Amino acid sequence: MTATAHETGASGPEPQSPGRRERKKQRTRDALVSAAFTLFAEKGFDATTVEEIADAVDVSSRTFFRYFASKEDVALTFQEEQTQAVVAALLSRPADEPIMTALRATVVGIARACENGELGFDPDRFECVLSMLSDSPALMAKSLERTQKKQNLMTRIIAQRLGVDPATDLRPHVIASAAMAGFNAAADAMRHHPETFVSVSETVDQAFAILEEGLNPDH
Amino acid sequence: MTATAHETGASGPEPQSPGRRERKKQRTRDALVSAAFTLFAEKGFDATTVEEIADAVDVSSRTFFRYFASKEDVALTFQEEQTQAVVAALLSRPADEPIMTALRATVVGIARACENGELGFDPDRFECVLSMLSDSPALMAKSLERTQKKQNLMTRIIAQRLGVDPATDLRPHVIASAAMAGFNAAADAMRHHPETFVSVSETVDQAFAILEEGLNPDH
DNA sequence: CTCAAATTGTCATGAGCTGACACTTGTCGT
DNA sequence: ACGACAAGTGTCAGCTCATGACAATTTGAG
Repeated sequence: MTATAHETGASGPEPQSPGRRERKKQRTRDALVSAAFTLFAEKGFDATTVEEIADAVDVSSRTFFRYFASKEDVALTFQEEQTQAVVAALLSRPADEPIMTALRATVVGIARACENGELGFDPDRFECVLSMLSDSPALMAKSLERTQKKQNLMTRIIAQRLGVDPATDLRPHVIASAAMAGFNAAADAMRHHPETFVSVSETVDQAFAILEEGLNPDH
Repeated sequence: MTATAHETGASGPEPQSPGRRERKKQRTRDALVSAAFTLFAEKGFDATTVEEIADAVDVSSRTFFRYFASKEDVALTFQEEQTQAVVAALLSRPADEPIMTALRATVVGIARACENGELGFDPDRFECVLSMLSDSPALMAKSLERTQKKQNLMTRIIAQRLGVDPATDLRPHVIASAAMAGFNAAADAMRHHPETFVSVSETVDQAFAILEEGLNPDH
């Protein structure tokens, strides 16, 4: 237990080679994601089986499940990264900024980045996911579940920023929920009316504007 | 197609006998729900298999799936009825009332009714569902999926009430989303901090207050 | 009573997912 | 180098959920 030089996890501050093993693992993982999206685009999410994905990469389906907890997982990998990006962006906002302003800027900023493919997000895959969400309840369910977890994280961050305790103060819960609502409303509108609402970032920005101004009972 | 005397659903306004067949079906359904909740309370949601539920009522598991599309379904039956109640309550609000006021009154009213067991909601089962939601991701996922559908319905109703077209106006989407957010924030707070937030109706009411007043960027 | 429709049981099948165990391959200390 | 140990993988066996097909049963109607 002197050096523990391998560090299975991601922490490994090793500046040196991540090792051949790690690289191989990463390649397998990438190959699985890639093969999965090729098949998804071809035959749809439901019609694609885990075995097909695994076969395409020439690994056993058992191995697939060592990389991803479920078939849905492989389709939603980007959400994890996206969450990371949102958290990082939110934490980097000036501390004296009103919370809703910070949230709005953060979410709109990430949306814009996604649109431009500025982060590691392939717009094609993104679109593929959106269409799959529409006709695969199972995928939608998993996605919503992750969104929920994301919201819990946001609640904690917001509470810290406001300097209140989420155990006794309802505000961080409501604000996190509202922020999600802004995003969801936009996603919802775009899913059902793709002609009217075209730009993610713009739609989200509009949604936040309504949230901030239009919710007190003056119609 | 003259009389359609059987009416599989629940509507059956037939003053006469709905028929022994219908009654039997209803009894089987009720028995399944009842047995399911007994087992859920005993062993938890995940550890309970469909076969056990079916065996407890002495039907085949195949039959179970003719009544419920999934194991999750049987645990979430009440959501359907709850949605009906919310819709009915919302539609009965005065048309000139501000939309947020109407939503707030509706949701708080339903919550209060649930607490008092005024509708057909068994508080014990309700609590059972809440605890199961906390430790069964699959159930949570299905629940969230249903919530999403509920929100789509709310969007349409709100749009109609506001006299706008949801295809071109973002407001009904945002307002429906926000209303859900109010409810979710409350549920979230109660799940994580059951000591502080005790009453559903009160917590929801607080959440709406924050939504209405506290969202414009004045901290 | 008899027939037709609805309901259910039985059987078979497929997909998702997991545990156990053995085998291969990468990694590290000496 | 070499050998020990850990990590990754394949194989197999099995469980649970879910669905289609068909036969047997029950119910309702004439």
